[in-house]
Amino acid sequence: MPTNARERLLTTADDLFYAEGIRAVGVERILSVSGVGRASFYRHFPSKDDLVVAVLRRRDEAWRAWLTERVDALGGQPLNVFDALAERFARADFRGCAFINTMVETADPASAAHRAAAEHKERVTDYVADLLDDRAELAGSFVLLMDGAIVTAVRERSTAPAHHARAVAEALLSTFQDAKSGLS
Amino acid sequence: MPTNARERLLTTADDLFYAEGIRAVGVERILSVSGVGRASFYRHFPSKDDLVVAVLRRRDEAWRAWLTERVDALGGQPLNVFDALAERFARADFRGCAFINTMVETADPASAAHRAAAEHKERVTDYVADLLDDRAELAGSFVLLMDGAIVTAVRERSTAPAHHARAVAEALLSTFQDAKSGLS
DNA sequence: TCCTAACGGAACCGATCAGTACCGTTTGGA
DNA sequence: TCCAAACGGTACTGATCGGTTCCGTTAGGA
Repeated sequence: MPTNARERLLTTADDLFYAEGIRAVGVERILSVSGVGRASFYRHFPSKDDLVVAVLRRRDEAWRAWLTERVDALGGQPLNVFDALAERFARADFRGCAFINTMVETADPASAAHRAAAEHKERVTDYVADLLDDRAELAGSFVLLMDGAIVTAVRERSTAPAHHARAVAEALLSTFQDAKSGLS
Repeated sequence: MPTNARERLLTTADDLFYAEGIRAVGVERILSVSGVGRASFYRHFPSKDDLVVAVLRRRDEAWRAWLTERVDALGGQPLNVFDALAERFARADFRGCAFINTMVETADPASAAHRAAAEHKERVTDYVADLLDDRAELAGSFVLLMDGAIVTAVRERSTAPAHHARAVAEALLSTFQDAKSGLS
């Protein structure tokens, strides 16, 4: 646990929000778990909403750094994003994608939290597009498959959806390959 | 609006839950919108949780009936499920899949609401498997693509993810076709 | 006609929500 | 050594949460 209050609030809130949902976790809970005083909380964040956005931005950075590292370690190929997902699904505390969850929980698309979550997905899409030599359409399909695998993993509680999605992505790649080498 | 209180509660709660989320909608809100008295509410449902489950069961029936009807009307082919989804995405009040949303919002997988939502997905998968001549693995991939398209449509607010997912499903089908007619 | 079941309205319960104000203590740098 | 910034604890606000209770009204069938 970090020594300064702000960092403790962010890590505690991140854990609790991910595990139980944003609405389900009250400020009281965050304070007692983090050990931060009520006044200190509002000294660092004007409101709970501001904390939510700060947590999302932090998690966005951490998550993409993690994905980049894992894909690199697993072979650096586009398909490795699904292997990285499988690792994520295997964690005992896996509860889907915090950003999807935020968009679902925060119904209003204009809210800061919803927008922050949507921006994360755009950045992930950019990264996947990079892996795919800027084939943007293919990157969109990959992210759609990733999100589909995540949502499926939440209800099936297994790593299978990641492998499933990877197989579909392979079929998709081979189709593109065929179209390129085929009738030209 | 139906005349009996129970039906009014179900339709009102369904609308509000879908539009704003289950936690975000209090019992007070449901009562004032539906015009049902507080006592009448608790005469029909022991608790808000019971109402939630009743709404989900009702929506499950309605949704699958709608999907069956639309797929039939659109050609009766497996790929038509994505065309049906596109119709759904085009609705102004589209806010994703109520069952995915419920599982996200209701973190506890053991809760009645979470299980009711998971059961819906199983029933949809059964239906898609029917369309695919009981190729269960393929049906799983289709539902994964459907869920991926839904989640993507929530943040992109367009029908494109449905067409995108359909294209991926086509590639998947043609791969299976190739494998069948190819090396045997 | 009368009885009963379904109903709507309102007062009330304890718990919790986000947020404010004021307090005394700790800590690190000048 | 002293000062100021950062801090944790507590009491409090008004609003809302899900849920209980009672009471008067309405409607439909015997």
